[in-house]
Amino acid sequence: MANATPSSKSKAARMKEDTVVDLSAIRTTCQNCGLYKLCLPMGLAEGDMDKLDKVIKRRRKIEKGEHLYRMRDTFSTVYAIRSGSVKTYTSIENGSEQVTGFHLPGELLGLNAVSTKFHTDSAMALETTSVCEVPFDRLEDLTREIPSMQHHILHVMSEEIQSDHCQLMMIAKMPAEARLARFLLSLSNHFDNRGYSSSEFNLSMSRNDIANLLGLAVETVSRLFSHFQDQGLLTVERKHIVIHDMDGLMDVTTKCPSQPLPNDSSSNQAS
Amino acid sequence: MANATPSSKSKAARMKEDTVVDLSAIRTTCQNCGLYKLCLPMGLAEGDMDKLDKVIKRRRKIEKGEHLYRMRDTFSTVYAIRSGSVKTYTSIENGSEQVTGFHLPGELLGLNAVSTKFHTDSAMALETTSVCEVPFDRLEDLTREIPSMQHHILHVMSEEIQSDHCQLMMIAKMPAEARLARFLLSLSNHFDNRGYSSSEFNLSMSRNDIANLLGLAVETVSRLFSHFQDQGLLTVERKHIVIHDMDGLMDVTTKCPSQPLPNDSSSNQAS
DNA sequence: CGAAGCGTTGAGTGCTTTCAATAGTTGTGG
DNA sequence: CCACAACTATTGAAAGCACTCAACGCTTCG
Repeated sequence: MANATPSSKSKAARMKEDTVVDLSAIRTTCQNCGLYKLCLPMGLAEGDMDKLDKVIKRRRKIEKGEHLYRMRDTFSTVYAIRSGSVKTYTSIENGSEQVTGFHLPGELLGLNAVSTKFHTDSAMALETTSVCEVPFDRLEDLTREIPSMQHHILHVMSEEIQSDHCQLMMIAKMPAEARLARFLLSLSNHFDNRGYSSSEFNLSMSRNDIANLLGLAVETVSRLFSHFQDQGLLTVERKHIVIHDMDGLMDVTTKCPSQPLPNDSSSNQAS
Repeated sequence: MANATPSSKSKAARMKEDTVVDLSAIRTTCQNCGLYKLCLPMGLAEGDMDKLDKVIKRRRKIEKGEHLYRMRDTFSTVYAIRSGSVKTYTSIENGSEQVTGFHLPGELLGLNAVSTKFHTDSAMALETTSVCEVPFDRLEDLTREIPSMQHHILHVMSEEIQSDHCQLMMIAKMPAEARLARFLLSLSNHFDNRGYSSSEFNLSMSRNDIANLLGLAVETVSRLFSHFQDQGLLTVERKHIVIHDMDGLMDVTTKCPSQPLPNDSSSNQAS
């Protein structure tokens, strides 16, 4: 995903990733990382940032298809995505997999393994991806010195819970077209937040992965892309997406069959 | 759910809830609570337990249908279920709800709101339920004094994430009958852990809630119960469940259509 | 250039839902 | 205490959405 079309008139954030880093090549710090707002340090004081900087191993490069970690690996480090994109997925006894999310630059991965000693999901790069590695035991130490750091860890985890709940709702209640529309809008929104075009971008994940995430068959996803295109909502060519009618897509996401309507008090009673 | 059939030959755990508490009525402490292993204090030293005890407000009683908290309420306290059962659910813009889980004695509720200031889900009692209230700011203070407490909070949250992922997998990949079978076995297992019968219990939630959790229509759930009964797997009468063939139910949970079989290397490659 | 994998499209099937009607349960008020 | 209302649960029949099966074009890579 991260290979989004860099929209000609894009914002400053775009160049920080590579330009700034390469110029002041000596040492990259969190302060001059364009993603710092999305990543670990939220509201950290200067001194705290320095402490954090000393702990982080920067810029490990992961090739497409490689794993950051696999399920059941011992949990020792947390990963912050600098560029590229990653999918996380869990597999169950019978061998089938469930994609649990796609992750873009600025996101933190691996925290859900806290306290379990072992990773409970796997993380695979969808394209060449660079990450910062944060040894968790060191981070845990910092936690005691920097209260806001602990808060941030909790924040990341509770956000994942919310995101999962949203995903559950989507798969349980929404028809296929609404799921895909919502997925695309979600992506669009993420790119927007990172200073890329919200209406034109490349998908870094396969149709298979999308289908898996959304609880659909690959063929269904493929057909839906075609339908959306026929309706003039977007143009899709392989991985390249151009959204023409954002509002139209929004409408699709609300096409849920059984809407109890504002007529509340329906399922709100105990059994 | 907690009104499980108290299986005539049940274990000691059963009587602690009411008997012990009422006799040594002066003050209930975490130490003499039969659920302490499931609840907050994991591996706490004696002194730590005392600190915790001083923070907890015990035994608030919630009637069936009442809420412990609602979505968007300001988050201030965490709830530990002592007896009864609770459902948590989120609602989305359009008004439809998604049940995210049922919760039994010993479970901790509300933690997913940490860091957001507001609850992101609602919690409603499915029957008369008694809870311990833990003011979160006090708990947060304890966190600094008792390292294992912080660990436990993280543990509870990461368990919820895992549970959500499991739920996702289930709704996305499993046919209806497998979902209900899995749900029943999960309940059975929980009761077993709490010293109740694993093969005979009462459901405290409605068919509607079950259907909602599993992403099915109410009618489908009803039909499945009947089918299971016809197959001799269990007996169901209203809320009362007796499981006759635990292994048979297990088999049902593995009836997934597209099992990629041990023949791996399928979807494990990047796109 | 051929093999392998990804993506698209078509046809047919089936699982689950929706619609509809009935029975059982709970709660309230006369 | 019974009757009526409201809700929950069950069952049947029909319809539909998404899946499976299958074939083919396109892209990638050795």
